[in-house]
Amino acid sequence: MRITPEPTMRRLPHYLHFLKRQMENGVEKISSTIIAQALSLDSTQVRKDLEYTGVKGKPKTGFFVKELINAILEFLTWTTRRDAFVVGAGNLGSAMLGYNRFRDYGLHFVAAFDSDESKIGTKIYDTPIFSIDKIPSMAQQMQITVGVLTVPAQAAQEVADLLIKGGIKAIWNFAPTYIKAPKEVVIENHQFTESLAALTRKMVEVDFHLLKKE
Amino acid sequence: MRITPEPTMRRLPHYLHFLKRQMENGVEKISSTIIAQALSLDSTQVRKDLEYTGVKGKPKTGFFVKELINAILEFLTWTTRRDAFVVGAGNLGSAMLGYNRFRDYGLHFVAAFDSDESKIGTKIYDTPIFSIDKIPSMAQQMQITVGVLTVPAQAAQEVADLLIKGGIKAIWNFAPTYIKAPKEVVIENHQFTESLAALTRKMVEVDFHLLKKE
DNA sequence: TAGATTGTTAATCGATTAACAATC
DNA sequence: TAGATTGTTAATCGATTAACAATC
Repeated sequence: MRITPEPTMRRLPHYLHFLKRQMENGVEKISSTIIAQALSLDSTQVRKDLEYTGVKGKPKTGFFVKELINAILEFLTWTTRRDAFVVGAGNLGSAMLGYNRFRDYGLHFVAAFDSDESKIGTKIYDTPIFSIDKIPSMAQQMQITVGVLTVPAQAAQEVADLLIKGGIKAIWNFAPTYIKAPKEVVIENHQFTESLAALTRKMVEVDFHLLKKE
Repeated sequence: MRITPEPTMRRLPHYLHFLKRQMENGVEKISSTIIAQALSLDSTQVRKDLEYTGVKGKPKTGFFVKELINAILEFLTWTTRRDAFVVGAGNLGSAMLGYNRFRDYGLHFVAAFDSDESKIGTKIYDTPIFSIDKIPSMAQQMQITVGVLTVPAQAAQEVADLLIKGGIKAIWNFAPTYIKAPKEVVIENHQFTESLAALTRKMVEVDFHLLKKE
């Protein structure tokens, strides 16, 4: 397996999104030039990125939108179903549970967990809420591979440990803190501050009239 | 103004987070080596990154944690107060409003907006909810600079236009779609799929025992 | 066929890492 | 002083962009 560059990996979902839109509008064929233009990228870069997915284009014609979408989905392994637990049924957890488009990317939320007694036994968007201490046994039983962490920072490590105990393969961490885990457990820290830093930086740059590429 | 590399900008909030933790634990001085170790980075890279903030270290001693924190906050312009509107008072919007740590980064939510009649006039975590059509006038009046978009994809462009009409400087877009805006308006698209792609990629890599650096 | 677009190699650019003198 | 760490220059690495032959 060839390692895919991180930047390529981050661009692929953007191509996917654009291509889905195009397909909705009845577009059947598309060239790297058009894609590049739409996403403000270089067309060579688009071709290089798409090459990783193994898809083949035709000179003069370009690529078939449908083929491209399937190739990207396949390459991202988003055609594989992954069952997930959402831990923390607060606002952010509810938002995750409510956004059912994650299924389009293979991610299925099968249960949620919270420490709040009053929430246990209820459902959020059809997903049942259980007590935190049920995590290890249920994760094992249900062969859960992904844990989505939407708990406050101070609870994150404790909950992560329960997920790991349950044999989880990856943790998508939305808590604003870092988590310790054995190296075979994938941790993806989703930090809002990273994005905020990018935002404020751009604001300052615009103020200085240094409007670069973006 | 020297342009800060994007990767540096993304790492700065991570340094900040780590340093705050260190300060809480009473650590007063720290070296680039220690920081690098904690975040799995190269110490030269840490020094280069910190150099952008203008902070100075002392050979043998390292940096003062407090000085470093202030330098990063200042550099990210997070010491400047920015008033913001949250548009979309659903789960994600409520999560944003409830996470009051954004104030630590200068971001103050002064009002929220929703199209749901039943929410208008109520408050979420002390922030009052208004009708969407109040956006342009209120934004102008209150000198709002940032709009946080937590609406469904199909409403995003419409709402963005209202914010722009109100003279907003930047939009932090959490809707899973792209937004058209004049080039002087900063758009930061916060796409969850980008992060999910990184997660699934790492999962596949671990399965192939290609555990790289991370 | 002529022209547009792919796939790929080569050149450039920028970021990371290594090396090391200066310094506390 | 000896040793650790900074600040900075140079070397390396990897990603982006340019160039262009192949091809439909």
